[in-house]
Amino acid sequence: MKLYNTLNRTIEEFKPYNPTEVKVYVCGVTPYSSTHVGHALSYVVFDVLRRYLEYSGFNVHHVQNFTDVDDKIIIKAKEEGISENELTERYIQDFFATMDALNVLRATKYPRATQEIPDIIETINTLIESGHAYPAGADVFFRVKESINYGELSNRSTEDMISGSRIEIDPNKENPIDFALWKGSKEGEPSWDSPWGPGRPGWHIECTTMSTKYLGDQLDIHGGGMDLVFPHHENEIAQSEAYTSKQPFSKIWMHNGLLQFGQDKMSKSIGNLVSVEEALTKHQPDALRLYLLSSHYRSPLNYSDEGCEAVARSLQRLRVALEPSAANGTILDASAYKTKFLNHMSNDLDTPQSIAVMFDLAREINRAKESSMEVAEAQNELKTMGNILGITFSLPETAILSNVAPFIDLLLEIRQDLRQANQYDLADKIRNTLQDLNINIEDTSTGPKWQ
RNA sequence: GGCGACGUAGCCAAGUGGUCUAAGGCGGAGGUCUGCAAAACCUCUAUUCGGCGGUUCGAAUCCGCCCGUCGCCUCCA
Repeated sequence: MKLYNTLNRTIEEFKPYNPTEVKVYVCGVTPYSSTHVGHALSYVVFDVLRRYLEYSGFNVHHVQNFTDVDDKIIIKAKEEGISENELTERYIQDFFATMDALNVLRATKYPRATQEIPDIIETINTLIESGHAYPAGADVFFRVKESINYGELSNRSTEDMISGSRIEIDPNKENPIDFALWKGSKEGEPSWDSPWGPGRPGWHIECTTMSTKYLGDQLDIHGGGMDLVFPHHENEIAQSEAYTSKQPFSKIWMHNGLLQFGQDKMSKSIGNLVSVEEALTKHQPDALRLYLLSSHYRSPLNYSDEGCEAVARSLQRLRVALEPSAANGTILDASAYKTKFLNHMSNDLDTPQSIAVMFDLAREINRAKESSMEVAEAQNELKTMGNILGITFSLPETAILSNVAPFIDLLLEIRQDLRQANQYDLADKIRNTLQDLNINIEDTSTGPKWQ
């Protein structure tokens, strides 16, 4: 399998350290607001990576963190008059509910920063002892100039960063580009005891501690959104390699393009968010998922309801192709489609091309059905492809209560009688009226069907 | 100011040196089927890939310049 590696900006052959297992660490959310469609894009992409690796026979260890201590969390909790813990717990549950709805498989482990404090302190201690970090006042900073490769991931020089006027100068820092490993607490902030006084971990250090603790010193794949490349992942590399004395921290760095909404990226700071919950009131999970995968994961995708609706219509074509057929003639061979599908998946997760293959196969199945070929096997291949992408093909939820079904069946029976009697005006009236109620009638060779 | 990405049909979106007179989807047009529909199937819907130059036997694909859009450099998937 080939994957694009942000570290060297090339597509390279992926070979995990262990030929049978893959260690993946994906940066998770800061749980202080509802999970939005941009998050969904990222986690759906890494879910597809995981599903494809598992399909390819790898045992995948997938760790994803929750950054459950941070300035925004503290502010939001104060605003709502609840504890930080209560706030993060609420949005962690929201995250899980959302991911379940989108058929995202659960990671192997979801560590939370606040539950790893002793280990984080231990990591910081090690870094101080080796001269990579220094306490200053109530804080501890990472000494960036000790890291030779600093800037490699984000392709920028330390000089550029220093000259950038946007870096705030902290008098406690030896160097403006040094970053905090431990932040001394101010009044009213959550804090933990440490050798440097009460405080909390900086943003980046938790990932070093958790990834080395749960996956080992070196990862196969580290993932996240493109907005994390700098400073978060750059700092993570510096810390982790200093901590373990091993390079590289991660073989491959994968970054998904950011979801756009209108002219801007969808983001908490801009406030142009569409929560997944809101999106799912208008679109089925399968449609949203397929939509998120319809452009390449490294490209930005502009979210729109119209786009989702178009995908939902196309999804119906796939479902129709999967409807069972009684024909049992020559067996349709779908192996060529499967090979193509897998080749595209192997090429840096080219899901748009893979999806195109699914539509080609669906057409082939429908064609085969018309000539009474046996398609069950081909249909299974199509389902397998869907499964790799996490598409369930399940029917959209209908508002129809099961106890009205007999009445609809009765209406259709009457309509059949009317059709037999050539009373088409009345038959069409039934069909049109049901259509207005969002019940679609199809007259097939085996009788009428409704949905 | 520094770093990076992108600009392909009405819309979404692949393809990154020859098989591209450019995949797939949505939308649209015509047809087959049907009492009529629906669904499905068939045909058509970019001789062209932001613009201008260059490299090459050959470029949407490489290089340069220009125009436009966006991201990162501050919390962010």
